[in-house]
Amino acid sequence: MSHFSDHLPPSPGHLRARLAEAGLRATRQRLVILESLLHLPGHPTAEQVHRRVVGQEPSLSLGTVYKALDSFVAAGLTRRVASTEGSCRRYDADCSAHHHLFCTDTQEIIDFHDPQLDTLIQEFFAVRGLQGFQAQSFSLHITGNKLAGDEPRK
Amino acid sequence: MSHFSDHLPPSPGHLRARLAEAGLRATRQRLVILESLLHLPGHPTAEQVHRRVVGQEPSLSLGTVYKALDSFVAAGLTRRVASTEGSCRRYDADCSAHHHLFCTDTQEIIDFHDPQLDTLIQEFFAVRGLQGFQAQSFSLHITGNKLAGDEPRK
DNA sequence: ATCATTGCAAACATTTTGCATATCT
DNA sequence: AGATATGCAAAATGTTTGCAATGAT
Repeated sequence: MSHFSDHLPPSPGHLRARLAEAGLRATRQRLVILESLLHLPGHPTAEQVHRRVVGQEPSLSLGTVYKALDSFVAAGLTRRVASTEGSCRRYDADCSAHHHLFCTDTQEIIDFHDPQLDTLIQEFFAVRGLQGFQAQSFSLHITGNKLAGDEPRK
Repeated sequence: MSHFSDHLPPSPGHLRARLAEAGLRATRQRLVILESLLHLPGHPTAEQVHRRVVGQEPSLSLGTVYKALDSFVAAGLTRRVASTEGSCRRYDADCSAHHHLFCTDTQEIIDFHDPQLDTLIQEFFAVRGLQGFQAQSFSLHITGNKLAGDEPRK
């Protein structure tokens, strides 16, 4: 068993339900956008989502992708990923607690799940506390590089 | 004693030395830019650096700020800060190991130093290891909000 | 003297906006 | 029907580029 995240299996018509739960209207466009977000590897930009999505909905505009992603983030369906590039936004459909590996060679950002690490950090701050700050969530950014031959599974 | 970083005291002519150590030419512009970066609170954007810098060097162009900051980052004098905004880059003159507090209310990114936490994380990975990844540095991103009245010192 | 850096302006890239039209509930 | 989302095109924002002139070593 790996700590690295596997891609979610193809979601069927459950997409509608996920949108409804989040209080969002299930438009044709949002369904396709959400589906793409779940299937795209890594942490796609709006552009990348758009490129995938026009295959199914050729008239779907980039502007709509931006608006849809914004509404997903506002509704908590999707997260924005912190990156050091800063010249484009990246999105992550995985809203569960997880950490990130930044590869300095390939610029990849790899998701990394580790409940044991989560617990360690939470316990540390439960004891220590942060003066003047109420912590909600933690995400560890690990910078380094992938080792040849022994790849972390995507 | 606080774990939150204080601003560095005004650097004298040591700026030249810092540039020289980094292998960078000490131009008038770079001296002013580096000085501004050290004095500006938080994690300024190129724009913000430029606004401060034109006070002392009115002809200093925004393009030059970008180029200077890039060269600082390449030389290890400065870091880019990971942020979730993604529509502009933020820089940090503090290259020592530290963590970040993200305030969801004010959007501030507050530096947070804690050697004990550094050790905890390092020990955790020394034992656990990351398959296929060679970690170089760790930075914990803590999302939450500042508590009224009891501010973390800037 | 040599080579890197600057300033400027134009190009590029990314994100946002406004509004008429279409679509969801 | 009523409210919200879409598509399009224009504008706003942020970053990069090319090149002649300047300045550092």
